Amino acid sequence: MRRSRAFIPTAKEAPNDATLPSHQFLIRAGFINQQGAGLYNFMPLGKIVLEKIRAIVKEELDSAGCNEVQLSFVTPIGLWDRSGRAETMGKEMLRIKDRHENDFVLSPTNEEAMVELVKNRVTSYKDLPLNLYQINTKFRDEARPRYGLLRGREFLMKDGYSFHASTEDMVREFDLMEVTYKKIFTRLGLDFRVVEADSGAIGGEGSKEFHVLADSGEDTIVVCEACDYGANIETIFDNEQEIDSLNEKSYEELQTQKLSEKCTCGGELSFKKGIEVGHIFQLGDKYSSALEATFSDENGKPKPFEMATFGIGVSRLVAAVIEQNHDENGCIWTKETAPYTVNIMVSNIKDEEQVTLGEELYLKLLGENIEVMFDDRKERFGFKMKDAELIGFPYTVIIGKELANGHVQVYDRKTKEKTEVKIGDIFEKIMELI
RNA sequence: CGGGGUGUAGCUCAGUAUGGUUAGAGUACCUGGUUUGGGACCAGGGGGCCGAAGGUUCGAGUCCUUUCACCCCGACCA
Repeated sequence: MRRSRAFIPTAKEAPNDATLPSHQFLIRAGFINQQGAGLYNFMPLGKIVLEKIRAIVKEELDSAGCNEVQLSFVTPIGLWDRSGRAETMGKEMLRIKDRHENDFVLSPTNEEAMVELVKNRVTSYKDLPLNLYQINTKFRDEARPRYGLLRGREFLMKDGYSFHASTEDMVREFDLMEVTYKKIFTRLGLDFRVVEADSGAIGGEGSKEFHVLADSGEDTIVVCEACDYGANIETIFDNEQEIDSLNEKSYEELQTQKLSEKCTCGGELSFKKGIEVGHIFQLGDKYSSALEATFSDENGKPKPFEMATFGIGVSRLVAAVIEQNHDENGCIWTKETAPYTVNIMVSNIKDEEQVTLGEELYLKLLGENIEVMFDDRKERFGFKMKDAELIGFPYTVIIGKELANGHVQVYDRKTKEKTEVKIGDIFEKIMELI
């Protein structure tokens, strides 16, 4: 993409209602803009990142044997009446009427719809297990949306549901999804922890949350410094006052506090703040029983499906990556999430030699299918550098005054280091870096 | 849902206590010139129903009423 043709409205100042780094930078760098409370538009850069994360989630799930589907976003209220959630979910479900005055709901989650989809279509134990998922818009009319993409009302979420003939098989799938989720978050370049969680109101036995470690996280978790053990504080303290007081503490305050107990592995336990980006549940037959979704077992007897459910906050991940990877100048995208891997910057657009080399390199990288931005705007060096740092391209090739000595520079966004590279070696250097 | 706050140019904000020429600044944008390695400089220019509706008044951004939107703290919540 040529920068001169791109729609990337960057700004020096963030709107005053953005408080967190991810929120401020994503708006300032032109990734998203706010449409209303908890509602966001994705502009070209934001859309690219969102699609990249979505693609990684899909790839890993598909290779773990899951089936992607897409359920309707608008669902009839009757579906929710049958499970009782029309009542229990209350105002969080946004209700609408069609022209015939019939009631509908903008789906906040899809247990009911997925059970209905499978019911009477999967009728034998021989067809099990089955794991279905979708990556689709959700709407939850939160009492207080906040922090940009971290807690929106409308958001993109991957929700998966598995169906099994036995609890053992459901637990096997649950464990497989834990492994798969770890692969996904590792590929995204995130520092995360899997923590044991309370299953809460949704019911069922096992429940694990995946937290991206970030100072601004809303959740407080306990992690082992030696092994990969982690737990939500709700599972290790029973005293509610203690839990509340821990949740109120800031990241700095928590750092000074140590746990007296040690991990089973012998390592020190400490507190961290986390952003929940994934959650897996062992559901059991709660929904299949309620909706009378059964299969025939080996003896020909009807049994409700054993189920598990798996969620990933896809749009929340866009913000979580930045919450964990940024500095005072802007975004620092990880390798797999960067909207463009390489940014070619021509320092002085009036210098024909610089422009020619820039064009040449740009076309060559395009030919190699490298995601490359070519900053061909008529702006000064400082302006374009600040812009590149704000957006957060992992690498910027600076074609500028060093050209006289036969060099260009490669600027590494993360380390902030500039490396001199001979013109003849630049292509190989880029291929080596990415 | 309880408490607090804010709506004036694309963005950040003055102006509102005490009503009074044609509503301001910075930034962004357009034109011309100078500049060209860290968000440049000079000159000129465009951009506003002062969130909306109603009221008081000779006169309302400013006072009154209603309403809408957004933000923050809390409760709630994946």
